[in-house]
Amino acid sequence: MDILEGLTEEQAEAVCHKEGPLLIIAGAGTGKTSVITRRIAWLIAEKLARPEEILAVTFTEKAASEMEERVDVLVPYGFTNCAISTFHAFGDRILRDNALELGLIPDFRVLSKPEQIIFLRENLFKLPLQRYRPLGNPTRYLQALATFISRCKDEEIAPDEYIAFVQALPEAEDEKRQYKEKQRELALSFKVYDEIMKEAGFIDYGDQIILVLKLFREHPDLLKAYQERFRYILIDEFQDTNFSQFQLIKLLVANRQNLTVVADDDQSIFKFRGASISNILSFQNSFLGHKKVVLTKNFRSNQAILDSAYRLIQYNNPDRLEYYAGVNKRLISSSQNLGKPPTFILYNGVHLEADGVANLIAQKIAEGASPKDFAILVRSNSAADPFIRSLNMLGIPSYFSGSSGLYSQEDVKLLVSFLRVLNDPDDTLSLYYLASSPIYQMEGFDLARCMAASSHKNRSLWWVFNHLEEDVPDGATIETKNLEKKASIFSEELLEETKKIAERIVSEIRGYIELSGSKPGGEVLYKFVTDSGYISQLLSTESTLNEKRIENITRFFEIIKRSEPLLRYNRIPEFVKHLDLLIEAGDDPATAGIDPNEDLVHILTIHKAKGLEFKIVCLVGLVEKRFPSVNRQESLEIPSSLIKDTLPSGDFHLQEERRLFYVGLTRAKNELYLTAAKDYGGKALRKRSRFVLEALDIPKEEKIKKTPFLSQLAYFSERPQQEIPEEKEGIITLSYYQIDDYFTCPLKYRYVHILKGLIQRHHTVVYGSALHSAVSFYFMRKKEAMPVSLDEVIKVFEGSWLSEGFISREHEEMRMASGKKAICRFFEDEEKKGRIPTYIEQSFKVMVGQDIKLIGRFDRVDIDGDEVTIIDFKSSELTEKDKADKRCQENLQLAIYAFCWHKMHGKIPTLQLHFLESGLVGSFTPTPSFLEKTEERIRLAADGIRRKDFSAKPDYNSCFYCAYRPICLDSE
DNA sequence: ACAAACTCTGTTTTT
DNA sequence: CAGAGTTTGT
Repeated sequence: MDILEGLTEEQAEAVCHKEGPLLIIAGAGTGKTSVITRRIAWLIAEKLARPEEILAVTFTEKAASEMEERVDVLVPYGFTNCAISTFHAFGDRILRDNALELGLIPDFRVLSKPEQIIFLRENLFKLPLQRYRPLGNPTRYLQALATFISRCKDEEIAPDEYIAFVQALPEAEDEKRQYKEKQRELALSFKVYDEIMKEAGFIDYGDQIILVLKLFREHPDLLKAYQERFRYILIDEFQDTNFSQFQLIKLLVANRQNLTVVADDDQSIFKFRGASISNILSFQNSFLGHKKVVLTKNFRSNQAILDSAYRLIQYNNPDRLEYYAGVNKRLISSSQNLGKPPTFILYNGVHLEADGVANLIAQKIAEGASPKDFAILVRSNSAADPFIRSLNMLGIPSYFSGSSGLYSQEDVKLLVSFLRVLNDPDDTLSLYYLASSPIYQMEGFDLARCMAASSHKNRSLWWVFNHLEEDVPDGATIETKNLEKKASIFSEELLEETKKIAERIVSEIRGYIELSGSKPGGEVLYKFVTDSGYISQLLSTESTLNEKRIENITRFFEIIKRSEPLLRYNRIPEFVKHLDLLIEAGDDPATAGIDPNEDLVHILTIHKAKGLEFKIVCLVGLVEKRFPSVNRQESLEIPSSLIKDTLPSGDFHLQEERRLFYVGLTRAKNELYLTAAKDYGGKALRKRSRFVLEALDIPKEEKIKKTPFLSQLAYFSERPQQEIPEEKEGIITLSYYQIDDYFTCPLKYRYVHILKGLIQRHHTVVYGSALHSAVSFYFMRKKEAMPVSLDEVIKVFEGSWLSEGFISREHEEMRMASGKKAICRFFEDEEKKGRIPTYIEQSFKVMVGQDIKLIGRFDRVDIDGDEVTIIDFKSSELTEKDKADKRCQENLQLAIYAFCWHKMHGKIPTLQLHFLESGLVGSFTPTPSFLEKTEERIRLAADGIRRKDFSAKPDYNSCFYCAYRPICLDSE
């Protein structure tokens, strides 16, 4: 029988298993897909089941369609109608067929994760949140919340179950009480989320599984029908199933127990999305008397590679199936010779590593290999960059499969710019992009002059395009006169061509705006790309590159199409807003993929490489802290007592990293190179990964000593020292804010100065300054010994309130209310204390050396005999006392104030931060050396500003909170 | 030898 | 900002 042709004994045994549960333990490269597909074909051929009675589930659509293709060639008519699908697609099918039973509308919409986050954001104030919706940054936990909900669904924890868990928590004090409060908040919000999702006709990915479970549990008759229908069920990559998915399968196979699962516990690398290794364990217990087949003949790698991999993975004992189920999983290569053992190469720096790998590949290509034989595997997407560059330098074609980047493709950026311009023609950046694009091709020099004119005139580029020639009719200002003499805007006449293009842009944009009033965004955009000849131009020259560009454009149109049903009015402004939210929620779809036959070096993450194989594999960046990476906890964790899985023992993170390394090693067929570098640009030198030592059986060596020489060298080679311009004479005047901005990022300092007023005020600023004025009003009155009432203080607070930057009306109202509460508390406290401040809002000027003038204002100073206390008021939310002290110590502003006070009066003051929300006070008394350090920092900032050194200092955190992030080219 | 203080760094991905 | 890891100080 040709179904069994070429199979090993074990494989054939697995394929020809008849009734009852079957566990196939299939190591890497042992032909598991082949086994599963042939088993399907065999079941059909043997007439044990009709095709439609077989259900095969996988995780990804890609795996499902591959499996289907492979089954198709094995069955008589060249296609089957067995159900081969992903878990989610299977669940979705059942839900649509039985929507009414569950009280769902039949055409419910499945929200993707970014859409889910947008939904949460829109309904943020309907959720009973508190701690997880800090008013200073209400959306802070959205992402975490979405992950949390999805994880609950992976573990089949229902909202009511969660609530019951919370209620059973003991009433306690302090920390434990807070814990209970937090858990209550999460549990209730989870419930409300489910309710409003249902109301809106939405479900999420988790629902596609757990709602089916619910359906089956509540309607045994329905379950029975499905049990009857699917006589044989097969699961691929069983180690990747989560708890809920396995529950679903268990329900379906209950009677006949004709379940086949294919698993390799050593390749379980998706714990973070809920994959539960304990499912394999639980399989043994739920299906007693199951048959077990272990596939160990490896058709991919040479024995030397397999031995290394095996040596490595055994460090995960005893938490391995081989260990506790007593099977032998040692892989034996089908090829006879041992082959080339893996090679480890250590370089001095990242660039040397990347060049080294690229050279190696170049050399092998020169010897006859082709690019597609190679793969460079990385632990994280961000590690790929130097390798892409190095290959590029040598002219070796390569492809990096990061699963993202659609929005940063030139073509997509152009379309987005177009939409933005229609939404707001005064959006200068977008209009600039559009004008310089291949569609309008405005000449670069002229366009630069138009931009300059726009910034000189403080008008948008749109305005400039509209006023290149014509007179401004009314209001004959000086500006208008200048316009009449064109030469005063443009020192030299613009090209005729430029004027024509500007005219064309203006009239076309006007036309499209007109159109967009009555047509959905997608249609307008479609008209734009077709009418402008953009698409036809791409089509006219045939190249794979152009094809990819068109595919990217198509993908963008798909996003539009997908979004349309979620929009109320489906017009451009709404879509642009939705798009911004999507991007903010982390939506970053993949760009057009590649045809696997293309002759390119593949660069990809190990996660992505799972299931693939390459002749020559380079595993790069193998140093501690990168691989294994450092563990990061989920920000909202599900209490372990709610999790029904058995949790593994041992250092689970390390084990998972090791499995990942194992997957990486076993991708190689003939040759395997492991590389690392000592210097990755950070301050410290790196140790090579412990996994390298484990895999290659190298004993742990002595500590790598720090050789500062090496890192200095790298520093100079990468960042050539800037020429320092001559220092300017004269005195520089600085305020605390300037120094602070300069320290967070010199470029930010510059933006603040150039673009003042352009950025919308952040709501925390509105809040902070309103509170501030109320507080200083109160103290002013006190100082003047005038009576003051709570009402008056609150009036001041309301009076200085601005409605700017809030997420929603509810948000603003809640913030206002919390502010009033803070003021009441403040008022009561101060009335009780009755202290009269010595100074309020006292400004000062201090010279630092000969050339720096520091200016500022103390919020409040109390002088009591010899004791001086400088106080600053903060509106940030803070609940712990020690944190308050720490904040106070780290606060640059107060440090500068202390320095200034010392300069002026020769005394060192005590510093205090008063947190108005909680009433907490943090305090700190600086030491003389602390003040010296502060002086140094002031000088440093002043020097930089003087030198006009505004080089960006991109940083994970400061960029995240920076208001200029959307426009900053250097942002992280 | 141990604790406190300081320094460094920043993930993976599917439905 | 948080957590781990490293260095410094007692």
